[in-house]
Amino acid sequence: MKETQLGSLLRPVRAGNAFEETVERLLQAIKLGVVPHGERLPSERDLAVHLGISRVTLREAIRSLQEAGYLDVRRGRYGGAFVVYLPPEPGHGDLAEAVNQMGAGDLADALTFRMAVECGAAQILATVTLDSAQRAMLLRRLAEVNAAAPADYRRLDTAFHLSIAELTGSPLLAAACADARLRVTDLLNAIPVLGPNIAHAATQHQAIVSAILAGDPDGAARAVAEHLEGTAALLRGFLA
Amino acid sequence: MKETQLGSLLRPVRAGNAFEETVERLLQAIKLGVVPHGERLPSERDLAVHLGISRVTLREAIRSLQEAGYLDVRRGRYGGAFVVYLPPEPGHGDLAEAVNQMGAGDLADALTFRMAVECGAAQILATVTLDSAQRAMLLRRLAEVNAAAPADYRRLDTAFHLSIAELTGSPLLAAACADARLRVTDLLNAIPVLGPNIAHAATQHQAIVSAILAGDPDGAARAVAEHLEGTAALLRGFLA
DNA sequence: CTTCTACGGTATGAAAAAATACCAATGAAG
DNA sequence: CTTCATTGGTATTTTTTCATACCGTAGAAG
Repeated sequence: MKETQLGSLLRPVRAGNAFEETVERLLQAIKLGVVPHGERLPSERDLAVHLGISRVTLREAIRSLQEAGYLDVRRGRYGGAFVVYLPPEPGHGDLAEAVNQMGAGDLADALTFRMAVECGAAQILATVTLDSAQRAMLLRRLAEVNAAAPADYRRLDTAFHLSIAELTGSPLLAAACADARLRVTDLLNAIPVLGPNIAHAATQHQAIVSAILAGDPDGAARAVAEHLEGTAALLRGFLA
Repeated sequence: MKETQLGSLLRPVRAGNAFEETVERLLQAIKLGVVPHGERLPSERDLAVHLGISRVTLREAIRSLQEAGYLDVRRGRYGGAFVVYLPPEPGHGDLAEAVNQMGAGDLADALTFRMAVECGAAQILATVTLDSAQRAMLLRRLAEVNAAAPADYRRLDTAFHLSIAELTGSPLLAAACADARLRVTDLLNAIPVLGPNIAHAATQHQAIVSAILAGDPDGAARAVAEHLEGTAALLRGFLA
């Protein structure tokens, strides 16, 4: 077997230290709106268990996010770590900085990865027969993103995309899609949300859902590919 | 956003301790034949850097694999950790034990995940124009697996599948496919490699390559889906 | 106003992991 | 045979992470 494949298997077992990874994870959960402004994070004890780290390490991460102004930590019963973060005005993030931070090669990698896992997820979801609750969930998420206020658009768009992966019932796949999304969050936040783009995206979202509900794997994968290619092209356009 | 999505983002940042993860990773590299019988692992110093761990931790992992009989460690210049592992006779592994070790739910998760990422990789590879070297690589891997001796079949099959992901140029995607494969290795090693199955697989491998080279994303994804569904069905059959 | 209790805050010791430096062996090259 | 570079082997110290126990606070419930 070639050395190239050795790299895929003998890659790092550890992305970084526990503290830094935890900060990054929590920050992304905040920026993605998984825990919206004003809401509370799970308690330190619960969160430490979910993240698989000690409470001490988690507290260090929370403290740094508090000092950075992302969290308001209150003690006592009914206290906790409350999110203080309003999504940036679309288009006002620093795109160049975000790209420089990750590198052009990493960007291509992230976009390719996202394309693969999201297409795969949609394709799979189209092959299984969904029960009524699952269909309702998918349609609700679609309706929410279509009715979203500009400030909530990214958050609900994220929720829609993640729902597709989660409905497959595969935690591994859901995690992969979440990871893929995280890698392009800063970039997406930095580009404007324009009316025509939203309308276009709405059409594509509808096409994705239709193909999934119709049990058309090829169509679902193609619809997701077209949709993601659109945002990828938008990103590349703003860079050139 | 729903709590279900919270789980995808606030999942563990650490899969386990560094030692155990390293043992697992090295063991899979050996079982997959990435480093074949008689070959040498990279030096401890190099390997520690690649795996992102300290040499101390790596040595503990190597030591346990040595004690388990997978490695022959020799010191001095031109020494190193040499692989001592001959692939098991197909069909003689303990399938029930392998399944019990991971659980039925985990198995379904792993199969779904693999389906998604490999379909996605093939789909993407079919959309890019490959240069002659890349086409040659793909065809060579196809020829190798078709000409494989039974003892080498799994190894070359793995190499073929991983090549598709690697040719996309996305390390993230390659890592995801490698990870997906790792999760079903023990299971695949436990089922027999029968003549009809090999012939069938060869046809499907050919179809995958043809679709990729023809620039047919839908066809490539469909071909991979059919192929993987075959092995998945085989696995389920042996379980029932 | 008192109580109860779920939360964050703090302290301490153990264990895991890392960083660094140095020792020992091997075998090809000269 | 001698040299010497490359490899595994060992020891030491520091940093990170974890486990555990306990303290302080706030706010709803009575």
